[in-house]
Amino acid sequence: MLIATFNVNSVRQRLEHLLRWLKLREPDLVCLQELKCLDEAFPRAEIEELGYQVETHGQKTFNGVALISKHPIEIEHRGLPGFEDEQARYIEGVVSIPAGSNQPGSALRIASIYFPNGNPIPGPKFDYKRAFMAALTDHARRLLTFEEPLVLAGDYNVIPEPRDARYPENWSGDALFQPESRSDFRKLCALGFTDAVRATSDDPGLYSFWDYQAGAWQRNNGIRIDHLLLSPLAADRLMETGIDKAMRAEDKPSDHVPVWCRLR
DNA sequence: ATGCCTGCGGTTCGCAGA
Repeated sequence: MLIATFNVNSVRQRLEHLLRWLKLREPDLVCLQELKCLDEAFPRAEIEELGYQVETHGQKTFNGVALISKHPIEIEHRGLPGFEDEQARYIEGVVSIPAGSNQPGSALRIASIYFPNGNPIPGPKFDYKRAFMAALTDHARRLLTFEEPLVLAGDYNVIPEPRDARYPENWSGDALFQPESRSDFRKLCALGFTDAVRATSDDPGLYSFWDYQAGAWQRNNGIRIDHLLLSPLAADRLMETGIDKAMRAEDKPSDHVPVWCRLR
């Protein structure tokens, strides 16, 4: 069961990259962010042709999230419950995993989340970032009571630790690396979530985003801000993780690359 | 010190991103 998160930075601009990657990686479940289009403009047919069910929560110009699944998925929320928001940043569903040769059928809950950037600081955008994270944490606390495999995946717009940036000092004044942002992320994790990538590697240099500007990719000036948080029952099944950084070297890439985990 | 780049809307520049 391969589960990935990928901020595409416009699904229409990135459709060919996405289709190529889906064929290569063959993920079971993909969380997309920054669709930058309405639901009716989403390139649904091309993805369905590869055998995926497509569920979107789009918005004109900005934001937008989607879940695409090889297995039947039922959407439970479009928009973060308990958080009035005009911006499309949250979609949650339950995936039915068919019975395998040596295990029974099961269910997995998944959310694709695009957290606010929060710059500049201080200001209303940073307040909004923190309010979103607080509401997400409240919702996650409720979800954990269901005691089911749960994956909260997406672009968190948080650099958890200095080792998650090539040049952490460059981010000292940025909303992505503020003590409050990092503390909010730790509090979410402390509910009982496992950061899948960090559960499988202590390596520095694990990045998921490189800015388009100033040759950030060429200089490996990256940060790790796309995360897969696993509930205890999901973490119990964690086998391996990966970051498909080769996608950043393609022509006209997203500034993010896919991050994935494999659950047994 | 600032902008560098990219996408979008809607016109050729402003906003947002991170």
